[in-house]
Amino acid sequence: MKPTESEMEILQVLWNKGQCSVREVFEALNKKDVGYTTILKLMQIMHEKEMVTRDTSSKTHIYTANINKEKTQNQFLNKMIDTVYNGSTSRLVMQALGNHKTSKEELDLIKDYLNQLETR
Amino acid sequence: MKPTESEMEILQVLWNKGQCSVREVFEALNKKDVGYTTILKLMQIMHEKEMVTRDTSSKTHIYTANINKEKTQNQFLNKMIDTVYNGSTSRLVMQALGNHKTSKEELDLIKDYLNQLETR
DNA sequence: TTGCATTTACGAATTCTTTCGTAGATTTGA
DNA sequence: TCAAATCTACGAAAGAATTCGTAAATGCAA
Repeated sequence: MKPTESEMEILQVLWNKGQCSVREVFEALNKKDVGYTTILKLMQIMHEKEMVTRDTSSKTHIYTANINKEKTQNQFLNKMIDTVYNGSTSRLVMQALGNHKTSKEELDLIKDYLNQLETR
Repeated sequence: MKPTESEMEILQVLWNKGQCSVREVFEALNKKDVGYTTILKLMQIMHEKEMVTRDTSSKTHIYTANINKEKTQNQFLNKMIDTVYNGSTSRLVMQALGNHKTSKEELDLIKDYLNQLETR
């Protein structure tokens, strides 16, 4: 159900690019120390788990993510808030904002979002 | 170096309570399906890794976290932003705010924090 | 004191994840 | 056509992480 770390990296690529062959994912990840067949195997396992679908009509299979991006991200986020931040969303948010150089534009975006939330 | 998920749960308890025997941690976690000796073993491993220190002067050993809470949380946060949110802090923040019932007080706290960041 | 409960130590089993070698199929282009 | 390149399938090894059984030590209470 919950993707592993490696699976997440692959999903990342699939979510971004939409459809990919194994080779495309392999190249996008660009991991030295990891061979092609490793990525292939992972993607086959993901297929068994129905995390991805694939088109096998041509020799080169084309994979597509089959789980929802936002839902999956949320799953990780919740787990993290729980096990790392003891359930405190605001602590996570503040640490995230504090420890990363976030641009003024991004900060404004977040502010707008906050206002929107409050008036709702 | 980087704690595993189980180790994180234990650290959580230690950070909150300060000092704990294995039994205290075991009870705080309150996991059905996981026996006492499992937690004990995990904490012994954490000791080997020097994630925790322990006082063995009495029969019941007393454990204390030996790694920095904020630093460790950040490590997880960064990893997450990277592998789950494709490097976008603001997307993580907005999703965190959107999908959890966060109180008005918390939201205000975050707003203040944002203002503070901008005028800095 | 003696035995019961609690605790630690430790090895080993189990499960999950990642890794890759190899074999066989398919495509391509010389 | 056939050889090289590319791809999939698959098993199995290696590595992490988790789990617990059992034995031995310790402390406590009757």
